[in-house]
Amino acid sequence: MTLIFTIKRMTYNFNEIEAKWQKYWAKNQTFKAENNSVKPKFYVLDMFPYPSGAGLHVGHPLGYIASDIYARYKRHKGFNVLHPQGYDSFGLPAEQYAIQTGQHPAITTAENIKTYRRQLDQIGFSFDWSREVRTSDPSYYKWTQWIFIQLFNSWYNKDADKAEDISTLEKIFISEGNSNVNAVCDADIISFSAEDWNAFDSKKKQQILLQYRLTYLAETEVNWCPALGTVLANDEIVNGVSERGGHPVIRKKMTQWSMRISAYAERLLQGLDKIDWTDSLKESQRNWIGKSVGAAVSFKVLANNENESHAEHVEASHVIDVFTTRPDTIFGVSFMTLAPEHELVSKITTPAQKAEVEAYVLATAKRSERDRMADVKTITGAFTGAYAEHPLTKQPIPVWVGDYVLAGYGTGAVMSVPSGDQRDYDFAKHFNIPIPNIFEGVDISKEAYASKDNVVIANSDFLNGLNYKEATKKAIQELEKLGQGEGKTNYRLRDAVFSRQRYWGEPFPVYYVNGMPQMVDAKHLPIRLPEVEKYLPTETGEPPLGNATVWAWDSVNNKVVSNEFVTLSAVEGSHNGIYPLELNTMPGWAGSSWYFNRYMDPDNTEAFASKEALNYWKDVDLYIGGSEHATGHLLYSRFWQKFLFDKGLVPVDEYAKKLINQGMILGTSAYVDVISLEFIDNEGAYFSSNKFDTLISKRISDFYNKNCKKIQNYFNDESKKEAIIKSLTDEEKENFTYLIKCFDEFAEKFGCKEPSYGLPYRIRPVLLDISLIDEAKNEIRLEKMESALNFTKVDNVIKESDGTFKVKREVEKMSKSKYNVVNPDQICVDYGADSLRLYEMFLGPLEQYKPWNTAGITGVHGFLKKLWKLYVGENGLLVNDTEPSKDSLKTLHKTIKKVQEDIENFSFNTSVSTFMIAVNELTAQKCTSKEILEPLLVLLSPYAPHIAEELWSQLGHKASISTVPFPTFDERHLVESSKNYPISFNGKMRFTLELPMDFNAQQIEEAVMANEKTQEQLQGRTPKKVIIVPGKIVNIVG
RNA sequence: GCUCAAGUGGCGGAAUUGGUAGACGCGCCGGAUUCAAAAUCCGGUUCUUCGGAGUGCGGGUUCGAUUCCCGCCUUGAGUACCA
Repeated sequence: MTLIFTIKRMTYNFNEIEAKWQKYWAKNQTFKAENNSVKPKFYVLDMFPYPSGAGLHVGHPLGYIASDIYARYKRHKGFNVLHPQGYDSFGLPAEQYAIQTGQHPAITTAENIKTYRRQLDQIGFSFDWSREVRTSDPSYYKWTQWIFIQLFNSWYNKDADKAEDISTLEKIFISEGNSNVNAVCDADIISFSAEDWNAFDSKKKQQILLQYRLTYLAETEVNWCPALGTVLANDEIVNGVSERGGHPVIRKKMTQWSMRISAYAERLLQGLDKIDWTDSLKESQRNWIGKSVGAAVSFKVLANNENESHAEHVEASHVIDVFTTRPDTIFGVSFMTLAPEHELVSKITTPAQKAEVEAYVLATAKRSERDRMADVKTITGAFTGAYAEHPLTKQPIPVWVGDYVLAGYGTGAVMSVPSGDQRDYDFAKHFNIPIPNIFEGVDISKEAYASKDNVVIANSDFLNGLNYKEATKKAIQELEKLGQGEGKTNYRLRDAVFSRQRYWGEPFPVYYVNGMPQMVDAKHLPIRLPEVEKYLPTETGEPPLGNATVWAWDSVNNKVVSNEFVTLSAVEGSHNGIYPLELNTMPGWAGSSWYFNRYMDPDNTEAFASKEALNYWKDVDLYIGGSEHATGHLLYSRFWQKFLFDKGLVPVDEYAKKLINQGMILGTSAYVDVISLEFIDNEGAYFSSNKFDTLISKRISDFYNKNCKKIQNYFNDESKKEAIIKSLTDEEKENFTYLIKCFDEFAEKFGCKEPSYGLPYRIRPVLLDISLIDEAKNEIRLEKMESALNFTKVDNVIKESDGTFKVKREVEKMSKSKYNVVNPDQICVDYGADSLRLYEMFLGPLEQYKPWNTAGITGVHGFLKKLWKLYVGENGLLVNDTEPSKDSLKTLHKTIKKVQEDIENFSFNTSVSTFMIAVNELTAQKCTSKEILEPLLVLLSPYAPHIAEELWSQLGHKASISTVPFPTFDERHLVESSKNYPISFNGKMRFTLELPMDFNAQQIEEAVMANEKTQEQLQGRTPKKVIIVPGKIVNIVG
C-alpha cells in the first residue's frame, strides 16, 4: 500500500490530483464570496450559458477560463471576489425537443444542466456555486415578472429624463390634461384637457395610460416566423431568416407586448462613453441606436386641380411630414418621394395618375423584402400627379412614389435633394426631374455631393454663402418661424417586441378584464407556468399556454384557477372575479436582462436583491462573453438597468464597467462536392434532386467552377452547343463530357428535361461525418458513403489523379450539424483540466477567432510534466532551502513581472509561454530552491490551479494556495552588468557584441570600431555616421 | 456601399514609447535510448543562387519601420436604399 502510494506521488497523475482538489474546493467552499468583507470587492462575470442538450464543446469554456484566471488572480491580490455562474435556461431548443418527444422542458433542462455542471466542474473553475441562478426557476422568474410589473407601472418623463411612476402621470392628467406632458409615448396619442380626462370612462383611461407605459400592448407590425410559430425580435433575424433554424420571416400585424426601449435611446448612447467596452462593440450599439440629427419639415399638399398646371389651392388636410439630416439643402428640393405603403399615396394621387400609381404600389407589394434588399440598383417609381408646396419658396413640388423610400424608417417620406443625395440623384436622372445645384463650385454633372465638408450653399436665398453648420441652423430657424419645421433627432432603435407564442418562457403576470390588461399583485408572484398536454399552438391558433386547462386568474382569492370558470361565468354574465390570463410568454432576453444583480443576493425572497448586497457589489468589474450579443442582450440589459436605476432599485445605471468579447474557437469540418440538380419553376418554387446527387472529384468541381458560364450557356442556348464544345481542350472536353453525362442522367431520373429558370445544375459542398473520413489519409472511406448519404453513383466517383479521393477542409463555427465539435471531456481524461486550461489560453489572443487543433495540446501537457519534475523526483520532493542562484532569481522575477502585466492586459497566451520559458530555464539551472519554486506556484495557480494546489500542499502547506498573496516583483534581480549589443550596418543587424552596461556612447563607439568584424563589414570604407543608443543598439551608416 | 477588426514561417502565434523579426508551442527532419514501439531526452527547422532578401501590395518619413504617414489589395465581423 505504502509503496503504491509513494509511486503515485512521484509521477504527475493529473486525473487523481484534479479529482482530489475539485472535491476539496467543493467541500471547503473555497470560493464562496461573502457579502461583507474588509477586502475591496471585485465582480467577475461570465455570460451565463443556455444549457443545450449537446453539452459543452471546447469553444464554450474559453471565456470561462479567462475570467477564472482573472478571478483567481484578484483573490491572490487581496480582493473579495464574486465569480458566480448560472443558466439561461428558458429557450427554444428545450421546447422543440418537448414537441418532438412529449418530455417536459423542465425535465430535459434539468438533465442538461446536470451535464453542464459535471463538465464545468471537471475544468476546475472557481465559481461560487452557492449563488447559482436559473432563469426558468420560479424563485428567479418571480422577480422577472416583478420587474415587468414595475415597467408596466412606469412612464418616461422627458423633462426629468427618467422613468417615473404612472401615478404621477395620472395626477397630471386629472389636474391639467396631457398638453404639457413631455413623455415618450405612442405616436398616435390624442390630446385632452383635465375635463376630458375626468369624463373618460375607466377603459378609455386605461387605454390612454397604456400608450405611455414603458411596457405596453399595441398592434404592431412584427416579424412572424410561421415555421417556428412565433414572433421574433429584429436581432433574432439574420439575413431575412430566423437565427434559429433559418426559417423565412414575414411581416404581420399583431397585438403584442412591447418594451419602450426607445425612451432610453439617448441615454443608452451617452452611457457608452463611461464604460470600458471594446470600440467595435460600442460601435455596433451606436449603429443599432442609429442617432441622426436634423429637422422635421412639413410640406402642405396642394389641392388637386386637373385643369391648372400650377395648382394654387392648399388643401389643409394633407401634410407630408419628412425627416431630413440636411435642412441646409432645403432649397435643393426638386421633388418629394413617398414610400409605396405611405397612407397619403391613395389620398393624393390624381385621377390621371391613379392607374399607374396603383399598378406600381401593387408591384412593389408583391416583391418580397429580400428581393427589394437584393435589388437596390433598379430604379422604379411613379408620379402621383400631386404637388406639395415648398415651405420657403412656396413653389409647387411634384410628389412621387418610390420604393427606395422605406415605410419603416422616419416618416416614410423624404424631401428629395438630388444634388445632395445619391439616391435622389439617381431617381431624378432616371425620371428626368430637374437637379438644381445648390453647392458653390461643385460639379454635380456626374454624381451628387453628399459630403457635409467644404459646403458653400448657393442658389438658396438667405442661405447663400453659408457652410453646412450655419445653413442648417438658419434653415431650422426660418422653418420654426413658419411653424413648418423644427430641429429633430431621430433614432433607428425600435421598441422591442416582448411577447413570444411559446411555452418555455416566463408567463406574464397579466390577466384581462374587458380586454384590458391587469397586473397580478406583486405579492402573489410568481405566476407559475401551467402544465399543458402538448407544446404546440392550439387548434384555434392560440399560443401553447392555450392548451392549459388551468390558466385563469381568480382575482378574489388571488390564485390561478381552471379556465373553465371564465367560459362559464361569461355565459352567465357574471365574472365572479375570474379572468383569463395572458397566453404569451416572455422572450429569451427577459431573464438575462437583470441576472447579474440576482447573483449579489440569490436567495432573497423579499426583493430581487437586498439594498445592502446591491450597494456592496454595485456593478460588474469584468464581464466576459461573446460579441454575438452586441445588439441583443447587451442592449436590453443596459436598458433594464437604467430603468431599475431610475426607480432607485439599483445603485448604478451601467452594470458592467469593463467588457471583453472572447473570440470563437472554430472547428474544422470536412466537405465533398456533389453534383446536384435544382431549379426554380414558374411559381418561384424551388426543387432539388437530393438523392440523385453524385460525389465528384476536386478536379471536376474545379473545372465546373471555372467554366460555370460556359456550361450554363450550353444548357440554355441550343445554338451555342457546338461552338462551346469546340473551344475546349482535350482534357477539358473529358471533364465536360463527364459532367454532361451526369446532368443528363439526373434530368432523366428526375423527369425534368427543361428547368424553367436559371442554372439547373450546380456543384454544392456536402458536410461529412467524421466517421466517413480516414483522418490519417484525409480520404473518404468510399465504402461507407453510399449508405450514409444516399448517393446513387458512388461507384462512379472520379478519383484524383493519384487514385485517392481527398476531402476538402473548412474552418468554421463548431456545430453539431457540421460534425466538427470537439468535446472537452475526453481531453480532460487524456491530458487533464490544467492542460486544457493552459492550451485554450495558449492558442492565441482571447479576443481572436482561432481554429482548434487537439494535437497541439501535447506542448502544454509536456510543460506541466516538466514542471512536476522540477519539484518531484524519483526519490521524492526535490525542493529544499538552498540559496537561489542569481540566474534563478532573475528567471523568477522576470516571470513575475511578465505574468502580472499579461493578466492585467488579458494577454493570457503570452503568460503561458512565459511559464514555459521559466520552467525551461529553471530546469537548466537545476534549481531546487524553495525561495524560487514556491512563488512560481502562486504565479501559475490561476492558470493551472490543480497542479499548483497539489505541489503547494506537498511543500507542506495546509491551506489552499488560492488566497496566498501574489509574489512581488523586485527590479534589483533584473539588473544586468553587460549588454549584448546588436551591431547594425545601414539598419541591418550583422553581429552582436557584448559590452559593459556602463559604457557611454563614446566608449561603445571605440569598442565597436576597434572590432575586426566591424572592419570586415566596412571593407575599408569610412562610416558616414555612427548612431549609438546606449543600452539599445549601434547602427553604422556608410 | 458604410463601420469595425485583421493580414508575419508548413500551422497557432510572439515582438506596439520605432531599436537583434519569427519568442513559445505544434508539425516536420536528424540523433540518443529501445529487440521494437510508445514515452523521454538532445540537435535542426523563414527563404536563399550564401551576396543577400524578407512581416499583404505600392510609395513616404527616419540612422533605423511588423510598429508612424499616404494610396491600394485581401479576409473576417457587423450593418444597410436610415433620408
